[in-house]
Amino acid sequence: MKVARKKQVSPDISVRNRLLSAATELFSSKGYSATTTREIVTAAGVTKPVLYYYFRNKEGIYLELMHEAFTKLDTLLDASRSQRGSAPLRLLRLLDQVFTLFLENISSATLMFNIYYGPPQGAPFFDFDAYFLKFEDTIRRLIKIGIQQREFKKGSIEDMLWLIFGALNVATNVQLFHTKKGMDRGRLTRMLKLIFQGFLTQRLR
Amino acid sequence: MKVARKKQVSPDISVRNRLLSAATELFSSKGYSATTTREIVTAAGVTKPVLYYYFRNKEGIYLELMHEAFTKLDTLLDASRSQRGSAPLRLLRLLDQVFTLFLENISSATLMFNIYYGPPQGAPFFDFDAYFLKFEDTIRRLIKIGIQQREFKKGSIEDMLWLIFGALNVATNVQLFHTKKGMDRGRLTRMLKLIFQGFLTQRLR
DNA sequence: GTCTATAGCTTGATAGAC
DNA sequence: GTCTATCAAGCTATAGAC
Repeated sequence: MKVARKKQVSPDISVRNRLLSAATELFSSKGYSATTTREIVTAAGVTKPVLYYYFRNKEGIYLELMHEAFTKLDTLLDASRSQRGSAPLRLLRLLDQVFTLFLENISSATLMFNIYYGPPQGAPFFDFDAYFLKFEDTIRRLIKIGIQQREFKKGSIEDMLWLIFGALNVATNVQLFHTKKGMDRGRLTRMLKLIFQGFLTQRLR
Repeated sequence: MKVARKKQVSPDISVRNRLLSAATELFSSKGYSATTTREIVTAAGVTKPVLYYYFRNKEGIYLELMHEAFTKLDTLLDASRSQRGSAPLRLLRLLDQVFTLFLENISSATLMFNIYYGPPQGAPFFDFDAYFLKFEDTIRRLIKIGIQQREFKKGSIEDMLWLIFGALNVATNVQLFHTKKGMDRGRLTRMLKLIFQGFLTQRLR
C-alpha cells in the first residue's frame, strides 16, 4: 500500500490561488498584454509550466479571474430583487452595495475597467455586457416600481437611469484615478439623492 | 544655381499628415502598445525610416497627436471664460460644445480614453490632468458665478460638479461603447437640466 | 527623404528530466 | 506537480545604400 501523499493538504495558500492573486494584481496594474507569464509565475513563486498546468494558458487564468469577480456582482443583483422597502431607498441601498463591492475589490475592478474601457489588448472575449445589461435592467425595474408606487414622478425613465449610472461612474472613476478628491460612499449617496430631488413626489423619509 | 526642388509642394496630403492620421486611427482602435510601427507606415504608404525621420520614434508621433487634440479642448475652455449669459446657460453651452468636440474627434477621444482609463501600455507620459483640472476649474467657476448671481441655490458645489461630470462621462462612454442606445447632444442637455432642477432658484428661462 | 536588410531583444509556450 | 532549458515568432530601432 502507498504511504500518505503530501499533496492533499496545501501547506499555506494553494499554488493555484497564489497564481490567481498574483495575476489579478499584475493584470490590473500593468494591463493584460503587458503582463508576461514570466512575471506572474515569479510573483507566485513557481515556474512557468505550473501556470500551464493549472490553467490552459494565459487566457485561461484571465477568464477564471473575471468569472470569479462578476459572480459577486451577480449575487448582489439577485439579492436586490427580493428586497423590500421603498424604491428610492432600495436604489440607494443597491448602489451603495455595488460601490462597496467595488471598493473591496479594487484590483479586479481596475482590471475590468482596463479591458472594458481600454484597448482590446488581445484579451479573450468575456461577456461584460451580459452583466451590465442585467445591472441596467435591475435599476430600470426599480425606477418603474417607484413610479408605480407614486414615489417617483412620471418622467423619462432613461434619463434618470443614465444620470444614476453617471453618478456611480464618476464615483468609481474618481476613486480609481483621482484618489485625493474625497470620493466615498457618503458622497455617492448624496449625489444620488440630489438626482432624486427632481423626481421624488415627496421628501425621502 | 540649383534647379527647383520638388519637395516644397506636397503632391496631395503630406507624408507627415498621412502618418499622423494613420497613427490616430490605429492607436485608437488597437491601443498604443499593440500598434506596431510597421502597421503605421504601411497604412500611410511609406516605409519605416520615414517615421523615424519625421518623429523621433513611436513615442514622438503619439505625443504630437495628443498635443494637437488637447489644444482644441483648451481653446474651448478659454473661449467659455469670456462668454456672457446666465451661468446655467453658459454651463449647458460649454458642455454641449465639449460633447460636440468629442463627437467630431471620436478617434482621438477614444485614444485618450484608452490611455487615461486603460493600462499604461508603455505610452510616454502626457499631462492629461493639467487639462482635466482646467476643465474642472472652469465648471466650478461657472457654478460659483451662478450662486453669486442667485441663479443657483447655495449647496454643495462639489456634489454638483461631480454630477455634471457624471452626466458628461456617461454620455461619452455610452457613445463610445454602446452606440445603439440613442445617446446624443439632446439627451446630455436633458440630463444636465434634470441635475439643475435641484439647484435652480427659478425655472430656466 | 526614402529605401532594403538586419541586429538585438522579449515574448508565449513546450520538451523532457525528476 | 514542478523543474531547467530552449524554441519560434514578433517587436523596435538603425546601418548604410541611393
